[in-house]
Amino acid sequence: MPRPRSFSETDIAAAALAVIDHDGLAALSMRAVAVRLGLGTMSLYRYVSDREQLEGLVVDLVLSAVDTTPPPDLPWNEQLTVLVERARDAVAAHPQVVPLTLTHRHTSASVLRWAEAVLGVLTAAGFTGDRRAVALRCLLGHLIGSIQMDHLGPLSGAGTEAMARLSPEAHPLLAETAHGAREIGAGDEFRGGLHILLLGLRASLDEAAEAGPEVTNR
Amino acid sequence: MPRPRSFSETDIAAAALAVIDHDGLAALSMRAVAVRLGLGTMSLYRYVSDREQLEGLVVDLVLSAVDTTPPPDLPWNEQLTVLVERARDAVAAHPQVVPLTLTHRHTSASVLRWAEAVLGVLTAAGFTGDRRAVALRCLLGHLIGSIQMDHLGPLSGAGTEAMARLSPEAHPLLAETAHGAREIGAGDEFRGGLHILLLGLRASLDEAAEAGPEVTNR
DNA sequence: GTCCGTAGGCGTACGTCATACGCCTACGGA
DNA sequence: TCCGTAGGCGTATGACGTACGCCTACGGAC
Repeated sequence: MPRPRSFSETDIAAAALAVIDHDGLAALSMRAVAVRLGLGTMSLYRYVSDREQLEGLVVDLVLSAVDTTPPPDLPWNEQLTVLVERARDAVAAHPQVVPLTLTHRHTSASVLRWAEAVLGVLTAAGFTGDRRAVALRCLLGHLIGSIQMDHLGPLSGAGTEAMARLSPEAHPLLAETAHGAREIGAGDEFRGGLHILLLGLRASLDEAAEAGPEVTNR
Repeated sequence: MPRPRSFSETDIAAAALAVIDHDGLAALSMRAVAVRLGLGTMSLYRYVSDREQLEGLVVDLVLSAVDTTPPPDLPWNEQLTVLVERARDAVAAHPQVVPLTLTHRHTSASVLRWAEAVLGVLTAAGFTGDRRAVALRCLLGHLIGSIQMDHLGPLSGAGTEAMARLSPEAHPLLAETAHGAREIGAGDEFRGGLHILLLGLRASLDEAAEAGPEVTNR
């Protein structure tokens, strides 16, 4: 084994993440990452076969930070709240990475770990079969949707501006809502939505019990 | 007024959409769109100041197709279901445009129209203030999340493959869920999730009523 | 201590992209 | 008939991802 590798995959990912955090997602390029590692552009290809794979490493680094052990001694809905919020926080720590997270989500082992943990809580709560799959999908959907809305919607400014400009009479309710929404933080909206979702999940569980145990697996 | 314009904004958007639908999102370039219009590359800039703006036109064209008049003579939750599903269907008709939809969502007048309609139904149902804002956000979040999951998750193949490969013993619940989920369609999952969400919204309304009318505006 | 094959490092080059700039020219009102 | 406006486009620039092929540093075998 001649010439040991100078960098680990984590080193590469950290360098790319540093580029993104420092100069924005648009500045992420093979050249920029190579420079940050003190490497020639093409040397980076000794570690990564592709820009695609580089992006995957970044996403995995960001998502590896989420703790997927469910908090004990809590009812299932609060356990789910904690798990979902942890995932949200991990992504929120690197706003610029959001678009990459959405694209590379399915290739990351960290996401699978998280999903497994959520499924564990759901199972313990009594969810099975398709109902459990839908519940997971629902939670993940809310998570992804919220991340999207927080970091590509109002944050980019264009959204709020466009809304404020077009709204006056054509969209009275929207204008009122947008105005009121300025008071309420993105985090509160996220938690409020999650609360509603969990109310729905509980109701869904009741529906299943009511229909009789023999069709619980629907 | 010398030299009338040869193309409308809709013509431009339609050309770009044609490129995307025919050759994929990656094939979308100023050159390709110009060629499809029988124009030189730089002439396109007479109509659009930017690639950004071009993408915005495409999104607005796709989203302009959704009918935002709530179906009458239905309970509010079914009205919401219809509105959300219409939006989903419009986007699903052009799978390749999904990433653009997510990025340019907030600049599209069609989205504002849709949001206004949803807010109308929510208001009639008794939602007000922050609770209404959260409800809207929740529905939009579910919509966006589902669109993401449908068209970047399993569809891309890599997701399901990676899951099937890594799952065996490390992620037993996930493996079971993924296996079972193959039977259930994306549409069913979307509707199932929406159903859960609406159960949650109803419960949230009950919560508000229970807390007393004087705090309804929370 | 010497040698050698492996694998790291990189310089160059290519094709594609968005787009700034400035030139021609078709047109419609005067 | 003429002219100014605005459409159309050729050229050029700089950034990007990455294919290719060359040097060279290293660590085990002898």
